[in-house]
Amino acid sequence: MSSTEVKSWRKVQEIVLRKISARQWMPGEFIPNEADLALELGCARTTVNRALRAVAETGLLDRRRKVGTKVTTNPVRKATISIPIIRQEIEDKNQVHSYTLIEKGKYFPPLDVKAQMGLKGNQKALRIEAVHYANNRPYVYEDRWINLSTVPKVENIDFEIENANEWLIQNAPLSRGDFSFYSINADKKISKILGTSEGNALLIAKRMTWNGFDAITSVK
Amino acid sequence: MSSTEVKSWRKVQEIVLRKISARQWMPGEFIPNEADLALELGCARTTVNRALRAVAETGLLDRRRKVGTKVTTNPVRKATISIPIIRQEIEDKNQVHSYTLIEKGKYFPPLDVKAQMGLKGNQKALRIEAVHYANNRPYVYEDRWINLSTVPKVENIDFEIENANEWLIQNAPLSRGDFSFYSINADKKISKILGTSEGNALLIAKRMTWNGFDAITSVK
DNA sequence: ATAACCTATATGTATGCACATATTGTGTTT
DNA sequence: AAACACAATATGTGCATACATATAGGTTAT
Repeated sequence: MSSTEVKSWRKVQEIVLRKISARQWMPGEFIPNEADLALELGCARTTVNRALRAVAETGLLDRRRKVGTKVTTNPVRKATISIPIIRQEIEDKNQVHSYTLIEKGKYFPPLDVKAQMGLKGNQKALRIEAVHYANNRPYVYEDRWINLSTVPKVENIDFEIENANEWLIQNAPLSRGDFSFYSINADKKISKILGTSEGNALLIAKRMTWNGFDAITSVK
Repeated sequence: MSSTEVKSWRKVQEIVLRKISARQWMPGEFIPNEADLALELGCARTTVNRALRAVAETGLLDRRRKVGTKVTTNPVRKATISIPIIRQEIEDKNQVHSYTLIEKGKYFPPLDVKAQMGLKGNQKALRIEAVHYANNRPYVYEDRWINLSTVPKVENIDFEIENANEWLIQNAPLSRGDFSFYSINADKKISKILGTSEGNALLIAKRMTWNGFDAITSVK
């Protein structure tokens, strides 16, 4: 039918997205298989595969071998958020970053943290408390737990000088076992978006997973 | 060198990740090009390409044509979060969901929302205010703005019956122009994680982008 | 009936090849 | 010296083909 020309997989992806949003393919419904689609669009199955995989990654399609590909009924909206290095975040605003270590030691973490890390009852974790300053004003309070078994080298680092946030990102980007809480002051923009008055404390819980995060930002 | 056997791109990805985390490839450093890597690992360039693309997606590698592939200096940690349908979320807890519309009408949205949607000064947007109940207890207060130009059909929907959150997810999964605020009561688990007392109001700002979201969750 | 086995099918992956595209660097022209 | 043209290079993409793998559904043996 559609005698098309340019067949980059992005084009195919676009077509697929259009069909979904136009409800030509209804939620819950199976879409034609790769081979048929390839035939219909006049391209290789590989190309269709690439496109469908990409769409499936966004959560709009559900693919299973032998079964087929169907439009997700309850598209779970996925978002990728990025968590910057704090120093960088501050310096990006042309402010001076400084850092003070408050506390560093091995303790039994609270239950939720322990569960997150998969620690047993008798295992301690490294706790780091510190404050980041922007232009000498407190900007972020950092309350961090680090799993010693996955990042053993961390014990010997002098966190008076180096900052844990940064060190971990640079030295253990793939490890699991870093769990931290941040409390910062809401800046003008955020407090406006959140509808609260400026200067209120902001609390961020950061939960590390394999090579990613979940993040919850909260205002008290 | 490495005379390996199974060469699924996942295997290659694993090798790459190991080299990065072992700092065999330092941050900022260029890694060998695809062709060389393929030779070294004894697989096709296509396979290496697949693996490198996957790693680059996580933000650990930076790739540019003709230039090459290098290890990111400041790995921006990315996280994908998913925003469930509220009704589903409630029913997953075996509670009864109900929904009440408080207000629906066309208004000029506040500046930040307007900016988000790319609306001009004289354009109105559809505003919906509603409350979701779990077992007849208020669970979520929803304050939503919908861009009429991108989701025109939305004007005719009877939101007394249908719930906006759900309708949008099912009917306009790809459109941009949905911006909403939620305020809910923190449940036991969340309030514990956040270190606040249970029952405090939770405010969630949800910002829609092209086919995804950013989400900020906040406790007042 | 129940369990064990088999087969057909749709997606997943690997490979070699060719060409597209972006970008750096070099060389040539003015 | 500045502007412009071109070649070299690393990644991006498309395709045909072959085989791998998961799994629904049917078949056979107990």
